[in-house]
Amino acid sequence: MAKNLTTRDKDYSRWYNDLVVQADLADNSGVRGCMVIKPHGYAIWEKIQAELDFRFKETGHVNAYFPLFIPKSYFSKEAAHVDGFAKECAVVTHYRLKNNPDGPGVIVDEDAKLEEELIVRPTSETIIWDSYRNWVQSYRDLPILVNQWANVVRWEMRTRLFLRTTEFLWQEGHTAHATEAEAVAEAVQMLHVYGDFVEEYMAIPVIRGVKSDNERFAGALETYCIEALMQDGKALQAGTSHFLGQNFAKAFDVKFQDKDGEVKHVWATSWGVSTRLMGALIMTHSDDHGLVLPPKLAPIQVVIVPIYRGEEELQAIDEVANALVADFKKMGIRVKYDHRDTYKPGWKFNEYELKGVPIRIAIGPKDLEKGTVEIARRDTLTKSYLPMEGLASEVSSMLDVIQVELFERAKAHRDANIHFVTTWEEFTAALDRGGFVSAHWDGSPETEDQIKDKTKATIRCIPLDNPLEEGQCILTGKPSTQRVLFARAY
RNA sequence: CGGGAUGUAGCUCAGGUGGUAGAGUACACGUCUGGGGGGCGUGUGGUCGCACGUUCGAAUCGUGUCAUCCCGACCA
Repeated sequence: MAKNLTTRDKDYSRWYNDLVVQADLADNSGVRGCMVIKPHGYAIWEKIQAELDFRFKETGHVNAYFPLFIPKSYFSKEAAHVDGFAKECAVVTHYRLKNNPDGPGVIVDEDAKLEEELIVRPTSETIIWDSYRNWVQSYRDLPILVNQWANVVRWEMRTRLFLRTTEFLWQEGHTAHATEAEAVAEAVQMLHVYGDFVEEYMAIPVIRGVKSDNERFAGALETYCIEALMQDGKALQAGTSHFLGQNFAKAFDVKFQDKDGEVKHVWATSWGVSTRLMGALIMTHSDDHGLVLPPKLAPIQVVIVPIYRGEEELQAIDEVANALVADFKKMGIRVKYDHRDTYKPGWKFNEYELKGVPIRIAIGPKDLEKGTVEIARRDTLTKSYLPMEGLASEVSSMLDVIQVELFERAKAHRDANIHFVTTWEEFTAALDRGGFVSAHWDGSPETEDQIKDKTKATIRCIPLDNPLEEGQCILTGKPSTQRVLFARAY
């Protein structure tokens, strides 16, 4: 077991923090609530970015970039949007510092006050829609299918590495369409792009659904989401896709002349995932030994560690290992041969376990004699011996197996933790056990609020294709037509 | 913004009743090592958050201040 990693049993949230820091993913910085994403963490984020970016482009989107700063006046144009974000915005009020005349250091130059304050974007709808007004005149200019990779700032009271940080990295897609149907289809399409990516690539099973009124994005008519279940039984929203109706088009006066000659407001969507996905990744697969990475996401998929004493042994192993590395690379396997003499084998084993490398291969003198290697799976912590002959294809298929099994394991855990309840007692008991709780709800925001007050649980989503079923609201006993998923969430 | 706590070595922390700085770990060097974070030895490293006060003398006592953390409030 890793030296200083708190076990999950003992304190799950401390385990999470320890893991993020010790696996060298990220660190707290000198700025409250802001993190330094370290090379290993950033490499994983880059894998996420690369695959998502590919999938966005496959579905016809292009990238662009909009300013970090948003004039305060833009922000107030869409009322619901203001309500949603006003309380967590960083505001730029001055543009200059000067030497402190009364002592050391620098102070804000009060003469350099901005006429209009600038908001550091918490999300970019307003600045983007202000631009779109100038991009669109005719139905021929539509649709606009733009994505941006950016950082945003939300001044949260309580932060946690990756899960909720003051500044975070994300992508935000903002699209404009001629018709309502097309915009809704876009929002749904992107929900599935997210869902497919997270399941296929990150091996995290998700439930796709829509948000209730209370949980809907500020300014949206419908919020689609993917919800994942973490090991400790808490839910995590892993991605959202919003159908924004014409709210932003009206607020920013984005109109076009349609085929029929009429001037109409455009229909909008926005959708995003963030570095929070890193948190989902950690809390879905990892264990008391450290990070567990799905092979498709692992910057290093296979590490080879030599075991030797003396130069001659190392040289003999080098020869074999370098040949294996060449084989692996030919098959597209991301491999690292770690023959640093400055660290010992046992230290390296622990290090790569902590960092989540899916497969570790050890080669020592005994292996050279027998023509074998020791091969260890990070996910199951099992070891076996394989002949060097044909190793690359064995490793390649083992990586595939690991990818599949990680997903299956997570899905089994998720499915085993969806509880169907009919009474309030069952409901609260199920929430305390953790997991999703499927229960009837009368459909009113007030009831949802009351349930939240009493239990800290919220409606995570109403699953897509949710079967209709007669029932009674878990709290009020009023008639209900379907079950919805409740959970305590991150 | 309420309630509680903490600031001492890169990190985690110890330093009753005042007397000039310690441990573990990390790091550096040497050595024995090497199939799961190895042993032994030597060493580097600190304006004790900051300011003022009490005192011959303050990490220690007092006042103020700043910062951070926890609980709550808050959080799409």
